[in-house]
Amino acid sequence: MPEGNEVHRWAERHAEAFAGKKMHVEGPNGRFRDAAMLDGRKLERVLAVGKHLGYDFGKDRILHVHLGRFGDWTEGLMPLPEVRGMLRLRMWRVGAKAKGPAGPPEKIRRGWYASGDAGGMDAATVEWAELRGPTDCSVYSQERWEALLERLGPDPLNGDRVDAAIEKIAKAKKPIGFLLMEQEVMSGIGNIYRAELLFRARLSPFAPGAEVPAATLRAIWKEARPLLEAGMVDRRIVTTLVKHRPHKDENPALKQEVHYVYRRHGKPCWVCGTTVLKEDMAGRSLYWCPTCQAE
DNA sequence: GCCTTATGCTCAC
DNA sequence: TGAGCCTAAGGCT
Repeated sequence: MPEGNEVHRWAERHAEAFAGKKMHVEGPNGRFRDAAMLDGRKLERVLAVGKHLGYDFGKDRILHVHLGRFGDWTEGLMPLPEVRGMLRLRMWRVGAKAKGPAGPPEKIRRGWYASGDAGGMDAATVEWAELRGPTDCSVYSQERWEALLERLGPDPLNGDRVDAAIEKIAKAKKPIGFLLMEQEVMSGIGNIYRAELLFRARLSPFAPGAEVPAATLRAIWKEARPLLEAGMVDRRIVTTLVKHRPHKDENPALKQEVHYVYRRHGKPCWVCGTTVLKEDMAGRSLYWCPTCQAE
């Protein structure tokens, strides 16, 4: 489900919980056959770039995880819960002991934490993590991991420079709404951030890359990092300014006001009142305001 | 229960 | 460009 912000958040949490520790690694449904290569080894560090995670278990043993649209982690304290559904991988600290009875597995929500509601668990105390639904979960060699880095464009969350992305966009005839989703151009941006960054820049998604001024791209880049980080905090992506939320005083948590255009087709733009539109672009739903983002 | 939908990506044609 | 893959939740009936 995630865009880059979620991926980086998992990397930070799992580094805090597991880096420097010996880990048990298991593929309980037989769908991660390389688990034995990692089991009992020390997890050196957790890497994140774009939407990719790398759990470095020592040279040439980097567990590559790509969550895709459906993948997600769950975390908790020992004991391990029963295996539920098509669990792909689980790992836990070697030597971690159960401190109480097993919690009811039915209460463990995917993508969340087994103990404490609403993500209240301190990452440093986490003892196990479960992975389900990933697009990829396989062991990479160092060389393969580096080839991945080579392929990916700059990542706003890694403090990269935007220049390489600007160069590629300047040469492209394809629309900017397409290019922002290309991981080779910029890594970590997904469908929500594509829509919201373009809206905030008042830029038409249909503008060919070559026609977008470099200054506009730099402005988008500058906004991307804080916006991605804001979505990292509480597992909700919030991209609207408070002054643009008409019902903020009645109900500040109103879910529908967290985005300007994403999934708001058929509804009035918060800024100008024009009906937000939706259209397929490169197989994904694109949302935009035809007035604020006129061509 | 069934259908749709979802923050992604790869491969074959 | 379209099919395929991965999983679960929510809105229907």
